[in-house]
Amino acid sequence: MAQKPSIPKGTRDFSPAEMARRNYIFDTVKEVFQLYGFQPIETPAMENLSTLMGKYGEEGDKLLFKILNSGDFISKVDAEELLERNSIRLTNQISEKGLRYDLTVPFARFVVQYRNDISFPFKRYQIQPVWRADRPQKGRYREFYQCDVDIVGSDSLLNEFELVQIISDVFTRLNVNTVVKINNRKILAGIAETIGEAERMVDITVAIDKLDKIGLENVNSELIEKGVSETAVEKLQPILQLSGTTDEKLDQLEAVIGASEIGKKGIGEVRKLFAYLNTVTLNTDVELDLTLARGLNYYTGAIFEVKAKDVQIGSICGGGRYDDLTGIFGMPGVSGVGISFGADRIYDVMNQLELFPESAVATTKVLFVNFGEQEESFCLPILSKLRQAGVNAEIFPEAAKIKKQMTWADRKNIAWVAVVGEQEMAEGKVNLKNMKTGDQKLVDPEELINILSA
RNA sequence: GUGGUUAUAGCUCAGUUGGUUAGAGCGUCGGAUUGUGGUUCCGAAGGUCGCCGGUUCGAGCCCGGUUUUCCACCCCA
Repeated sequence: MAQKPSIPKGTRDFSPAEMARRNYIFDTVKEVFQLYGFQPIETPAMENLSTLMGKYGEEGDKLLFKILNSGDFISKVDAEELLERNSIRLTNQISEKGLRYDLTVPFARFVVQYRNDISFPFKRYQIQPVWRADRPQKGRYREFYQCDVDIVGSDSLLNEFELVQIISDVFTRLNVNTVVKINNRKILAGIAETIGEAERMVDITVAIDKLDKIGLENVNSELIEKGVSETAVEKLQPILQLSGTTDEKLDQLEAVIGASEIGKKGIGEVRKLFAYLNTVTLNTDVELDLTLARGLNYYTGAIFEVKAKDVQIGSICGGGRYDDLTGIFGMPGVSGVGISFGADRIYDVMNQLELFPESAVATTKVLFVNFGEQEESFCLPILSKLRQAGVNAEIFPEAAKIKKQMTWADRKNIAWVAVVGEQEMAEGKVNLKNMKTGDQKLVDPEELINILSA
């Protein structure tokens, strides 16, 4: 056999059956987004590297897929740099475009670029693939779809509230049990400030983030390893061991970090968000999780993460508020908040739990068996009328054996088969077979359309 | 980037201590049934054992390299 063709690591093909299921997720997500007044945009798969670099931290830059310049790019590199063999510096000379890493940064670029045409607050959704040069593993792909909703140009916590409602609505519709974890970067900043390690906020949050994974002791030793002082780690202990209801946690927290201006502000924001949330009934669990940190370093306020309860997989949705993402592109003072649904992981979760409804697999409703040219000319006008009536219908494109055509219809999960041969044509009727029950009856074309368009 | 793991028919996988012609189930195709699928029965096709090299009288099996798969870490959707 010839060498098998293949696709790049971490990428996937989608069969018709998979696409039907994926579209079920996309359609559901879209419907909910529109229910809350969001409008779609799209941006190109590739962006200028200057747009992407430096927005996701040092690690993020490494995970960007870069696109080689066209033409004889290597001749333009000066000889010294070539000899230096420094990949990062060489990259700057031979690549100026990259594949998008997420949808938030391109969106920020979009907002700044079209600021004069946009009326704020701007509410957009965007469903497109993104690419990361990560090493693939369970629930991690190099090409995957994100479904983003963001609001820019509004500081109101009402936006955070609506996003949580969107999360709840989407997963309720998809029948996935989830828990929404909420935290606030300002609280984390307040904690860092209180323990006297304001500059180490990122290290501290990353370590805290691992609390339920590696345990308290390991978190402490990691903090010290990262250079956080022992007294600071000491001061951190009561915060790491908070317990009780959300209000109780917030009260305890305020007692510890209340002196920090920013910490206090964060607590206030979280209180208000939970007050909003208490005004509605959600089908999803929502909890304050002070160990939630999230790596993306552009977040400044509320941060969200959604986990599936019944499947062990990374988060299936995440996001937060970023106060100055547009500032990087020259438009300061615009606050945004948004979340991203990971369609591929949601797919994996639903697939594993068998949550896809039967109806998610869209298919042809009726197939006309093809017996030859005369039969074709009898069937084609009926076929055309069926389609006009909005019925998914097709005719087998050649006069193959009936057995083959029936098998084909069965595989394709087609509900009805219309058999028209000499006998039927003589009567001007169609033999309509229900593939599920096996029942079969002779009907005239009008009746056929009535039955199938019902 | 670090560590582990996998590779044999279209798919899922057996294959003993290194020994003749590498097997099974499912799927595919044909027939039983020339106008009826999904069930049943019969039959057939389908393999450079990931690739390169080494050890050996002899390698799917042992050794080295390489690629690949999956998983964990890091980070994330």
